[in-house]
Amino acid sequence: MEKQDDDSMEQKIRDAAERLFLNKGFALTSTTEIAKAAGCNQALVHYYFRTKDRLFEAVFAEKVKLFVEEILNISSEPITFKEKVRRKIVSHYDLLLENPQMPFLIINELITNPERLNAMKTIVAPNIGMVFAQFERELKEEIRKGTIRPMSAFDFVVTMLSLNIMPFLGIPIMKSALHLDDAGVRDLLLKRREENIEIVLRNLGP
Amino acid sequence: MEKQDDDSMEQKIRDAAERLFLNKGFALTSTTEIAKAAGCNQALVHYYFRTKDRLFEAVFAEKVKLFVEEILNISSEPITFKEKVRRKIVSHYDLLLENPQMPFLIINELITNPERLNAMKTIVAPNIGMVFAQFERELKEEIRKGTIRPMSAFDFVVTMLSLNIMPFLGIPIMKSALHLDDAGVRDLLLKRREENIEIVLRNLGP
DNA sequence: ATTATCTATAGATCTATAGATAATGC
DNA sequence: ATTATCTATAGATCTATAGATAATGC
Repeated sequence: MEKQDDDSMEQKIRDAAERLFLNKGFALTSTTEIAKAAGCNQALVHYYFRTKDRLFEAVFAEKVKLFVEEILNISSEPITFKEKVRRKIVSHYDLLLENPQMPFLIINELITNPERLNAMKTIVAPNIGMVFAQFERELKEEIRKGTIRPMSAFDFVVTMLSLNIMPFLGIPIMKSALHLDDAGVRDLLLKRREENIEIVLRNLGP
Repeated sequence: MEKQDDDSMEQKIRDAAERLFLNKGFALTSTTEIAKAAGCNQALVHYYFRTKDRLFEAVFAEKVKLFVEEILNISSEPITFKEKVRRKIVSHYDLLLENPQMPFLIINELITNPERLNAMKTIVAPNIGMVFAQFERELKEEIRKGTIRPMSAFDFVVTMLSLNIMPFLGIPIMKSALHLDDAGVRDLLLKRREENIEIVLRNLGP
């Protein structure tokens, strides 16, 4: 997670900021609190990152990049379209399992400060349009062959993302409603991954 | 939306609070801002609601109730199981169309202050367990009859909620990525409702 | 010399309350 | 008399910066 186990104070501030931003969002996290968690005084946070805004961006640009690139990275191996889909669901879901609070953070920021993430998006994934167009061609070809039912590439992506992301947003509800601990949540989430594959493939099927 | 077009200052404060909380969440909305939007001074907000917390609860208890009751209200008309499912998707989705920012607000609060909504839940829907158990029996009977594939009631509900809720969380992204105005967004959301019905029914089918 | 770290503080909020005054209902 | 509304302010943040001191690299 950290850059090569760097134990400099700058890195400690980054790590503390990442953890706190993920847990409470940008607005509810103060630089005072970050400093305390990192083990320094509050002025030092500003010494390294100037403003709370820049700190946020420094911490999250790479994390957002991770997600965008994962989604855009489409395998070119000689496997069937459905197998590609299955692998994509799994790899996206597994990235979420490693960063279960990212959906919350991104949604939170999208609403309270859309410009920030929009700016990130264009820097982080300038080729998003091309990748999508390529996927769209592939999907159309499958539809033409009759191996999958007619549907738009947009709808397909929305379906997959909805099913994969939503369970992570629901973690607090599941915990409370089903009286689960962290291990129980993980169990449930892992089972849900298989369910998502089943649903998406059934949805494709002609 | 308001209680019978009440134009009292108390109601104006409620309305302003609702709008602001929905747009920016609890943490980023100040009572000063609410007062300004309602057209009074900030002390009056506290005169009527004592604390910002109580104001939030006063405004949202009923709105959360609306959603919980919609979900729990299962038709007992003599129609097929699949028709019931279709209607449930539509009525839930339509409630979301009328309150498109609710998913954001609920998720935001669940993470930053889970106790609040948990407390609301038990007040607002004490019979949630019974309703779920009833639905579970109905689903099992259909599976036994072979009209739908084996799946847990929990997975079924997660699927439906994921597909219905996520598009509303994605509104800011869709707006920016597809350069849509409000009417365009509404169009897309309405089309998506039909897609959700298709997906959920395909997922049921044996 | 330069970089890292600290103390102290200005200036801007924000919530909640006290206490004064205006409006309303008997 | 009671209720609604206002002004003013205490007290608690919080961000950002200035300026002092300690640690480090030539």
